[in-house]
Amino acid sequence: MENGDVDRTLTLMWRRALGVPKGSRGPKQRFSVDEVIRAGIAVADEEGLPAFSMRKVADRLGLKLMSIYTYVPSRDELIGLMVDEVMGEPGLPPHEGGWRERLTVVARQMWDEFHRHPWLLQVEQSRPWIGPNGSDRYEWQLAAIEGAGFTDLEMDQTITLIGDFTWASARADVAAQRAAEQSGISDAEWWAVNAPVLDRLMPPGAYPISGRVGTAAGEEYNAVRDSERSFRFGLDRILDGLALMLSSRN
Amino acid sequence: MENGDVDRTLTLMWRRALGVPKGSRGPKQRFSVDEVIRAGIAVADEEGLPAFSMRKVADRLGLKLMSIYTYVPSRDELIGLMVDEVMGEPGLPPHEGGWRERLTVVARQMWDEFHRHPWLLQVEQSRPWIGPNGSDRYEWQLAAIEGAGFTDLEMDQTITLIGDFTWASARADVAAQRAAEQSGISDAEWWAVNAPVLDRLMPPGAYPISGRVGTAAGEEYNAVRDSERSFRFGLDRILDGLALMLSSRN
DNA sequence: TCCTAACTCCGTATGCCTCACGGTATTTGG
DNA sequence: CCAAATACCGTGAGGCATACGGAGTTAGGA
Repeated sequence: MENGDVDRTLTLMWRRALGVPKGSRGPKQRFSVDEVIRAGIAVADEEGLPAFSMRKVADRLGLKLMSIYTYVPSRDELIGLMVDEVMGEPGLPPHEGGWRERLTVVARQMWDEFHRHPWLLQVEQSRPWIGPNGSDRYEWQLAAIEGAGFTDLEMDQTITLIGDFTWASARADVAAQRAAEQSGISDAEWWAVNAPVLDRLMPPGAYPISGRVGTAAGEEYNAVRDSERSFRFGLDRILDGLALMLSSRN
Repeated sequence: MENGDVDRTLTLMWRRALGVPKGSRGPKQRFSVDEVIRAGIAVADEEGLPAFSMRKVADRLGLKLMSIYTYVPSRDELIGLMVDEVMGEPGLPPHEGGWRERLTVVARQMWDEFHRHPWLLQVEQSRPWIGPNGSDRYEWQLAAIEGAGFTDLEMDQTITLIGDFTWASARADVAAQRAAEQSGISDAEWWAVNAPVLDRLMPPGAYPISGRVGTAAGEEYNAVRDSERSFRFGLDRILDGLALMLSSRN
């Protein structure tokens, strides 16, 4: 990753703020960078990130494979641009109510986004690109708890906490959904295949608590896992914990 | 994924509980499944999961590529076996102290494990394999909070919460480390390259809170991010929230 | 007016990857 | 002692990112 590459990709990220791309010599491009990014998002939405390939993006636009590289330096950079693009989709509604309510909105926005674009959970950025939509969102997230009594450091830690937790919950939920869809096997069918094998393999009586808890969860959820409910449970505990910290301070 | 495949892989998972593999006719295998799994773990430890390939596992053992497939049905199954294998490494120390202390141990065990084997964070299992070490650990994790006053359902939700949060925190930490190592660029150098470009691109004054909070965090951490500290902050909030739930019940 | 630099698009090639298939050598149960 | 079962491996199909160079196109400057 060279210095010039950083420059090139960041310039691409912030292209809206930069206006016209200055007159250049050769033929005009048939598409815009935005169209390439949107095509990429469409491919990733439909097939997930492992199946996301430059060829499929090209096919979708009617270009040949290598032409994509005149729009975007590499696969990783395109994915970075896609990430910042979808972060701009939901908009940033004005904050209302108390910090608790606001943090719930912050978390819910991420939760929804991960479900709208599940491939976001598969992105591995070694060093995150700093794009306009991501920056705007971080500012908005911090504004949600501005003045609530957190120190500056705690504000960052709190947003990190909410974000990390939401990430992990959504990941579990999406993984479960994906498993059911793409294998064409429901949770119940999966257990029907696995249970007899496990009955044979597991030492009897080795898992008393797991058995009891698993049964309780299964009955309550009507499924192996109810991620939506686990998400609310966790979020409520976290908000309680934050409230306790703030109240112990006065 | 056929029925027989499930059987075959689960039989591999629980091979220790199954004893001798019954006499068979052809030539003996030069290695054991355990050796293949350990070779796989070594490759993944050294190079990460994206660079993990069947060829490298074979090379490490002095086998040719296709021979690996006589030990293990596919790449995905091998990774599943590797995951269960590393879950057996740390052992399950007897529980001591109160539930709070115990949950801290549970979280810390996962945190350490993710740092010992960072590729665990890159594993994508559509449907998790149920292996002996994973099952033992889940039982042990539940035992940590048995009798603390949680309902059965809450016990599952609590372990899920701790696990999800730890996963996400470790992921952020490991990603940051990896970025620094593999690019050979420190956080400071990265900012030195990015800052001037961003200064040029970002609308001035657009990010007042981010700027203030970022500066505070940077000074306090002496880095862009101190994940270890964010982890402790989040864990403390979560434990506080759980305590509040339990105490409000009496 | 017209030349040429710069640019787009793309064909080809390299070097990875997983895994199906079939061949050959080896071992052991009958 | 033979035949079935198995290990190991060569080959090849089909996928991937991307480096490189060539052909055609456009606009700025002489």
